[in-house]
Amino acid sequence: MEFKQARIFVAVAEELHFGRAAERLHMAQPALSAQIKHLEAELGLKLFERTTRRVSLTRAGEAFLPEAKAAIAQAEAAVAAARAMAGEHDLLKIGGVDSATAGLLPRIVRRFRNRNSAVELKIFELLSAPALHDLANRSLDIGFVRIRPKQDHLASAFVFTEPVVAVLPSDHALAGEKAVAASELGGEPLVIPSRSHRPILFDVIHDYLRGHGVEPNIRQEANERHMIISMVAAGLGISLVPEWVSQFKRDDVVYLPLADGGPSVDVHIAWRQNDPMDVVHEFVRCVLEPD
Amino acid sequence: MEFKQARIFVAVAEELHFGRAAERLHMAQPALSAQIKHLEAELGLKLFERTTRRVSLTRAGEAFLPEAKAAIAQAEAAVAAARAMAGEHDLLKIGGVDSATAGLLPRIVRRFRNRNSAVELKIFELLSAPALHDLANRSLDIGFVRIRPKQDHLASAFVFTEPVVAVLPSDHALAGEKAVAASELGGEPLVIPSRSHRPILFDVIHDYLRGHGVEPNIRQEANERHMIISMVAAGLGISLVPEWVSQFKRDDVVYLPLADGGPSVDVHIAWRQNDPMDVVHEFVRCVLEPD
DNA sequence: AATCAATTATAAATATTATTGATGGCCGTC
DNA sequence: GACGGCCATCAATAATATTTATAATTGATT
Repeated sequence: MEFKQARIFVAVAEELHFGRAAERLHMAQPALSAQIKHLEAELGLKLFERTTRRVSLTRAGEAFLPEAKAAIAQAEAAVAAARAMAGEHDLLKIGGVDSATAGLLPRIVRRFRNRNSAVELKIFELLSAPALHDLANRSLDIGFVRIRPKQDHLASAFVFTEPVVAVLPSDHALAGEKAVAASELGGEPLVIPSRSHRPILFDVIHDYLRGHGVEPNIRQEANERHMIISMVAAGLGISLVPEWVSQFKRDDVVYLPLADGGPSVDVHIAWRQNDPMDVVHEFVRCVLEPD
Repeated sequence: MEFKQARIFVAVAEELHFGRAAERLHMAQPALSAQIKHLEAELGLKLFERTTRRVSLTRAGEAFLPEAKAAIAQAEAAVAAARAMAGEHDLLKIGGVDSATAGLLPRIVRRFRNRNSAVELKIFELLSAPALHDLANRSLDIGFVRIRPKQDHLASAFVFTEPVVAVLPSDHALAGEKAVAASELGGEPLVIPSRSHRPILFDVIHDYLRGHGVEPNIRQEANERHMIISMVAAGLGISLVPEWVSQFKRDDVVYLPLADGGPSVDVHIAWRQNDPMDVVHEFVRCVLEPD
């Protein structure tokens, strides 16, 4: 018997339903059926009496259930014992762009902690490229990035997209509007990060403005979010930022949506495809599951 | 953690030697190394301190060892509980040609029982073709056959070969010789099984005689071994039989080796390639191991 | 030091096993 | 007796494990 089969058996025994057990284990139902079948074949007996309408434990299955649970518990105790002796505990290193770390993560972290309290999380704020580099290095276990990794040992999945919004000084002529259009920004001096620092955002802003016939007029490059906002507040110019930045409310700036189908930037989660740490995959599921 | 990995870990921990542990588990050493590596990666710690000269447990490994053993024991207890409740016990159905069942098996069975006392063995005497058929049917778990199966879900391995010897009435002119040659058998009346009953032996005898320029002179067909021997004893003719038959000593017949490179017949063991019953594979190993 | 024998690690190829998505067919209910 | 839910089966694919051959390392020995 393999540990995996024991877990599958227990799930089915508790749900008395192959489909729900499969869902609980995040696997497809035929895979689960096959494993139960293998287990029964190895034991040389039936564990479940099943029709398409009813699943019930056989007497052998009933005898097996508590023992199988004990085996699982003992296996987990073994893992815990080794970790305790090594003074190790699960540590998940998470990093990525500010949209994710500042905007999304607090909610996700709360959800994850509820299910998995023994795991320590460390969060780093990183740009996409270094985040992917650190993932490959194993300096990071989970990365939130704007660009999907091309390395084939890194897996990734789309998480969310968010619109880009304009930031203006409160005393700007357009500050009272509900929204602004690219055409209205013509000639406005811009305060944005350098291309080398935020290639995706930089390109997205350029493409958007040029696509609407406006030549970007970059007054000032600034890489730090707060520096950009401060500069806008000081009247050096306006900026275009991902929507989450508008969490930072200040009296002296306003955030306005872009009226004419402004651009969006995406966030993807990336991790090492076959990371042996189970918590990595659990965290990924936690992020991807619908709300 | 998988139980397979736990078993591998325990073997290495007890042997403190990857190569010997691999041998004990009947697997290749790199496979074992890889599994230990995976386990360590999943735990996020080293279980063994190892150089090419010395293997020792880390402190984590020491803590892990008794717990891992307990997990394995608990898993086995679970299996036992299910089997006990189902009133099932391992039953190995073994069948095959008489050379194997009468000649080889007694020794093998003794060896197997020593290691695996809880398994009941049932032994059937069958010809090769029905044995293979029953294997496919699951009416049989292990088959000893003269012809290797072609079905690709049946695995097989060579077990032994034995020479064919001549059986003559004690009062035959050649009965005093140390050995007989094909040429001396020219014209002798033969008592042998029909081709349909023992195709391999039949063909081997024909090929041997014709290969030495002797045309077989079949006096009588008889399928049962004892019938053949009795007929030879009664002076109806001579016969050619696999050597093991000479176990049946009688005053009125003599067994003589064939002088001129007489033919041999082989025995192979066959089983279902991926039989889920562990004891099947253990039995096979028991048969194939040297000695 | 340099060599040697023993032993684990690595690599590439292969074999095995698990998983998935699509679908069939059974069972109980309406 | 048709219907809907649900497990089994199938074929294709993906993932994983295993093997053989070989490299690289270690510690003892010359």
